[in-house]
Amino acid sequence: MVNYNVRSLNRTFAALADPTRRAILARLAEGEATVGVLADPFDVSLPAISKHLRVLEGAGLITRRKLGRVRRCAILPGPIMAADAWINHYRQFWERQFDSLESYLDENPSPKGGEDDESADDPND
Amino acid sequence: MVNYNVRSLNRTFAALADPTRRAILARLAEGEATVGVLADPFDVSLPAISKHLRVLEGAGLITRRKLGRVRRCAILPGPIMAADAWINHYRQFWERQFDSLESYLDENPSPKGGEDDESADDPND
DNA sequence: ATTATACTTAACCAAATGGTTAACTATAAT
DNA sequence: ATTATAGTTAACCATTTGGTTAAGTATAAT
Repeated sequence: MVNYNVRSLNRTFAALADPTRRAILARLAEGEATVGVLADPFDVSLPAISKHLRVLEGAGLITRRKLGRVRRCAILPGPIMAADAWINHYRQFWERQFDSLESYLDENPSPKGGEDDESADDPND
Repeated sequence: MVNYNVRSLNRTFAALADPTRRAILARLAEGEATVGVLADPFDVSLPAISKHLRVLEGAGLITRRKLGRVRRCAILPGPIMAADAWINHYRQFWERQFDSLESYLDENPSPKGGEDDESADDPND
């Protein structure tokens, strides 16, 4: 599990847990934008957006700079890359798991049909 | 941004935002474990761990099955892989950014030293 | 100088979160 | 049958979160 900055990951994942904030990041991936532009698609007040931006900024996911009376926001790479690195550990874990299942199945070919475990990975919600 | 299940991502990122829960996942990546074993490293009450496990289970990150008087917990792939897929979008975005910066720098070799922008990516915290 | 624009800050609220202790349930051991 | 083990559920608490409206600040336009 190497080194990971715990508090930074806390803030990053917490910031990503809100769909409005994820949508703001998605918008910013298409280019810098002012607060007003970012707020426009959402049906919440400007102060609410301002708070979301503060959370994103607190996690280091974005920066805000004042230009005249406008605030221009831009997405930043650091925290998302750190979150990616953390998750990547588990993706590799699961890839190894799937690989060993596969090689097991290769070496132990199914004798008949109808094994047992019918827990069909319920994709609820 | 394709299709992503919003509510599932909400729950997954929220679950991953807590360091105790991330540590529990890390432990479970080393193999299944009972609630007691999972709780042992932490300095919080058993009910607190029970709640964390409920959150992880609610996000689909783990399962609990009762075996005798013991509950055996196991990590599950789905939600982490979904979170990885979401984040991967941004990793690719940043890779493209870095690539275009690199090719820009290749095509516009630095005329002298000392450009201007000295915003050395403050790695606070 | 006045007014409009683009926000932020303050004060408040309800709901969710992470923790606690105490009480309960189900299984295993004696 | 009694007691210990493994955990959950219930009730409570303080803090945080995501939202609101109202008021404030700084810049731009008239």
